[in-house]
Amino acid sequence: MRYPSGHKEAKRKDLLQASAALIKERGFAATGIDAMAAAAGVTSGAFYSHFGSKSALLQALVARELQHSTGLWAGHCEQSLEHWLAYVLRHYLSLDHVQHPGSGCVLPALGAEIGRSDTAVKEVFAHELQKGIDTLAQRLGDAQLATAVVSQLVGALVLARAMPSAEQQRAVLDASKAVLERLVQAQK
Amino acid sequence: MRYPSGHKEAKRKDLLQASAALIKERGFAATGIDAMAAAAGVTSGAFYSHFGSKSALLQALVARELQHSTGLWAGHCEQSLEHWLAYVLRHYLSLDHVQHPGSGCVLPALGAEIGRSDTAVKEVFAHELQKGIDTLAQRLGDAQLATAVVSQLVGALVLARAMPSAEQQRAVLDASKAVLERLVQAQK
DNA sequence: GTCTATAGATGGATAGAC
DNA sequence: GTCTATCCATCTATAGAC
Repeated sequence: MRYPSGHKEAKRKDLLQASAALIKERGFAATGIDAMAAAAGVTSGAFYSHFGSKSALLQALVARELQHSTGLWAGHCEQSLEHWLAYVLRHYLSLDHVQHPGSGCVLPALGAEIGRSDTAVKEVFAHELQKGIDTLAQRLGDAQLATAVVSQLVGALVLARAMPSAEQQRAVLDASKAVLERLVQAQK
Repeated sequence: MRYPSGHKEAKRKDLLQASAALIKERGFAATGIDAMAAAAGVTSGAFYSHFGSKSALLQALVARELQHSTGLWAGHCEQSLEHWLAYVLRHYLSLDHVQHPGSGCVLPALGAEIGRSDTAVKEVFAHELQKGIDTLAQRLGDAQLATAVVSQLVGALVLARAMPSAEQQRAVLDASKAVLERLVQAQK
C-alpha cells in the first residue's frame, strides 16, 4: 500500500480530535465538513474515507469524548468522594471551562444537538454516560443523586455560557458549587 | 396605507410564534429563514421587513420566550413554595416536555446556542432570566439555591432529551425530582 | 408590506485521477 | 488514501415590481 500501516487509524484520530474542538466551539449544525477536514490537514474528500456521513462522525465523537470524560471522572473517584468533589468544583465548574468549550466537556456543548440526532448517536451517548454515572453512584451510594449531580453540572455550564459577563458566569457557577457541596456532604 | 393598522405588529408576532416552535425543535443554526417565514405564512422577503437579521429574531425570540416562562413561574410562586414545586415537578420535569421541545422552555432547547450568540442576545437572556430567578429566590430565601434549581432543571431536560428511550428519559427526570424535593423541603 | 427573483456563499456528498 | 473538481441543494440577505 502507498501509505504506511496505521496511517488510516492515525488520520481518523486526527479528524476526530480536530473536529471535536471545532464542533464543541461552534456547534455541530454550524460546522461544515470542509472546516473539520481542514482542521485535520486534509480535504473533504478524505473525510469520507473515514466517516460515511456527518452524523457518523458525531457518533464517533460522542463516544470518544464521553470515554475521555468518564475516565477522568473515575480517576478522581478512586481516592475518595471528597477528592472527586474538589476536582469537579475546581475544574468542571470553572470560568476556564465556561469560556473554553472547545477543550471542555461534550455534554453542555452538544447535549441539545445530541437530543436532535438519530438513535445511533443517542444510544452511544446513553451507553457511555451510564458508565460515568455508575462510577459516581457507587461512591455516593445513591444512583438518583449521581444522575442529578450530572444534570446540575450540565445545566450550570449551559446557563453560565449564555451569560454576557464573567461576573454573571461566576454567579451561576458559585450557586451550583454551594448546592453540590450541600448535596454531597449530606451523603457522607 | 394598503394594509390595516396593526397588521405589522400582528405579523411580527406570528413570525415570532411560528419560528419559536421550529427553532426550539430543530435548533437555531439548523433552521433557515425560508422555513420560519413559511411557518408564518409569508416569504423570506417579508421576514426582513420585521427583523434586520437572523440574529435579531433570536434576540426577540429569547426575550418573548423567557417573559412567557418567568410569567408562568411567578404565577405558581404566588400561592406557596409547595405549589410551585408541585407545578415544576408535574410539568417542567415531564416526559411530555422532554418529547415536545417546540412547545417547551427555551433554556434547554437553545441554551447552548445562546451561549454562541452575540452580546445583545446574551444580555436579553440574562436580563429576563434574572427576573425568574429573583421571584424564586424570594420564596426560597436563598438566591444561590434558586439559581442552582434552574440549572438542575435545564440540565435534566438536556440530558433526558439526549436519551434514546422513554424509560431512560424518565430515569433522568425522576432523579432530578427526588433531589429537587430534598433541596426545597430542606429550605422550609 | 409582501412578493418573485436572485446574488453570492456555503452546505453535504460523490467521481475520477494519482 | 487523498486530492481536485463538481453536482445540487440550501443558506442569508438584497433588489425591484406591485
